[in-house]
Amino acid sequence: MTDLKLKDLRYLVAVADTRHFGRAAELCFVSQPTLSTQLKKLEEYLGVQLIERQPKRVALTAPGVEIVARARRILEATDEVITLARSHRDPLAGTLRVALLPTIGPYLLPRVAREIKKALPRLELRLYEYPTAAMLAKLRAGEIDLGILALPVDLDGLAARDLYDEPFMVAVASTHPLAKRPTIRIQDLADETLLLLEDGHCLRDQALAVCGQVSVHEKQDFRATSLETLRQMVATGAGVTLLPELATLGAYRHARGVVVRPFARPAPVRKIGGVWRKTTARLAVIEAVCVQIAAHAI
Amino acid sequence: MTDLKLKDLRYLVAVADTRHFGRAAELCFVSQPTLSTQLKKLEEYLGVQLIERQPKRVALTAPGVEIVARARRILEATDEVITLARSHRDPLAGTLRVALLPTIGPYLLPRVAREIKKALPRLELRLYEYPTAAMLAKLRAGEIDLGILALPVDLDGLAARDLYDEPFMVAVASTHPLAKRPTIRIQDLADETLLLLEDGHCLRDQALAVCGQVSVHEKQDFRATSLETLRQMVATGAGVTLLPELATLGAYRHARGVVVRPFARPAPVRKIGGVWRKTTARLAVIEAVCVQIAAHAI
DNA sequence: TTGGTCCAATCGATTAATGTTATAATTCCG
DNA sequence: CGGAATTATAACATTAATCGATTGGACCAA
Repeated sequence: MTDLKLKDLRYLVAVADTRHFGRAAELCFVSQPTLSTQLKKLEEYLGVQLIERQPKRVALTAPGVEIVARARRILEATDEVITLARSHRDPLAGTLRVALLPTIGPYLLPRVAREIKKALPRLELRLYEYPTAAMLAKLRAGEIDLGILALPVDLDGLAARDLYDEPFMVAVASTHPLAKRPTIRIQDLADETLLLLEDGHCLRDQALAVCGQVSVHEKQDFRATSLETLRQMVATGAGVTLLPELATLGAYRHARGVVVRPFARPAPVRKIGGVWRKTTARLAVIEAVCVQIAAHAI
Repeated sequence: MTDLKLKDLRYLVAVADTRHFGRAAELCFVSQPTLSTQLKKLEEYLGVQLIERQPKRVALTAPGVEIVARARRILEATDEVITLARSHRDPLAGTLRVALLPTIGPYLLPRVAREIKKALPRLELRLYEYPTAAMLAKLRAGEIDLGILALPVDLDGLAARDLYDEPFMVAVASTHPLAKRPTIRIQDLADETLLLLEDGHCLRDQALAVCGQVSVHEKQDFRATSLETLRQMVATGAGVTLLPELATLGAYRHARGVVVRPFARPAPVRKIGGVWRKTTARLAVIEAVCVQIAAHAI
């Protein structure tokens, strides 16, 4: 063998995945002898043993592990070349994998899905929901192409743009004294019991930050898993909470027993933005989707 | 053609570099027809025209430009697989490309070169000197493997470790009143004329930061290009300056007409560290070199 | 120990691809 | 219009990947 071949890297990765030459060969649509000889040539070319061949137990050597990791990255990059080429034939077609925060997805999508479909008819969206940390990990791993979340976050190999500012609203039980007020100031929340989402939801931290100056008490032994359970809890009179504005509009405007009030100006907001890999092959579609979201979210 | 081949990407990159099929073929050690037909197959496979073939003017198309950029990254990654494999045969052998700040290199190297040679006899160091910004760019571009500079810097795809803390020293003319003092406090520098390096040297910013609290005057219309010109200027009585400690030790201890004094404790320091690509194939050697530097710098 | 099973390595033949040289086609320039 | 320069095409040669069949080695159960 005179030099590296992508196909050989594929063979190697398949063996790493299956730990079995026969099944790896199947994955690659070649015969087992082909895969065996090619991998042997690869090892010979690199001058290192990559695979420990104990009968009944195929394992990677230490160099093998590192080289497989790089091989995966190389193969991903070549896939990206292909999608990039395809996207140049029709930049706004194909599949785009978009993840949204759980506190954004159900409320934003009804407002923008139709508009995106209209503006980008040949685009197929594949939608996911993850909290911030998982979303950034999946972005970096190349499992999704675009993340919609609250900025700022620790970019690192990622690029971002602002989409819209989302004001926070106060949700209180309709029997609560604050329900009579047309607008609410942050200091009105002093000594109220605050209901919050469980750890990992960035809305939790944002709400705590907004109320940071005044002495609110977080409801002990309660952490909601979604905005909807949070809303139910407010209705029972267990406390008050902050909701992002989009979660209080449209179909979510009227909830039995809950009253939603805006903050007095300047209302606290969170910055919602889009994040993608700097090296993405889909920059044109990503931009187009961001434009639609920014235009129709609020 | 059934799928992407690394060789084809090499052909494409060669054409991008030379803008000439014949010379590109030469670079790749193949005949011109081979390169032509393979590139045509590549375009067919990708479904996009990559190269505009006007007889006297070979140019890349827009998709071509983007795909060439990715192809370069892929080829670099494959080179790294090869060096990684090689480095597994003897992790501490081969060539390591190391860059140092101009305010570090000439002073650090005499202290550690011999030790590194002793600890890592099969390693060949290739040394460079760049200011911070250029060094980070060359690191990211894969042109060097390790950078020695002042932390913190904006890592992004890079990893770092501290090596040593380098105290700043005050250099004054031997006729200067401060020359009589055994140690100098920062506030002693009030109303002194400060000589500094030109823009782009991080030592310039560090010195300004150290003197930030007191009212020093930077010498107008003068920006030194190296520590040695700076030292000469101090000797002429034009002003005072800050030197990193290593630039005042060993062969640099005695300079005619200049007196070097330490700061009173706590002395201001700069943190010197090593920086490398997270994905480097040479982590073992890099660590070993860093250990030597950390052990023998101060 | 022995026969059976599983699995990777090896062998010889075949096919696919990459490569070469020679030559044609195109454009630019004087 | 002729010549130089440059890429494309054609016909053929060479190289390398792949396949099916088979071998050899380890493990296991009787």
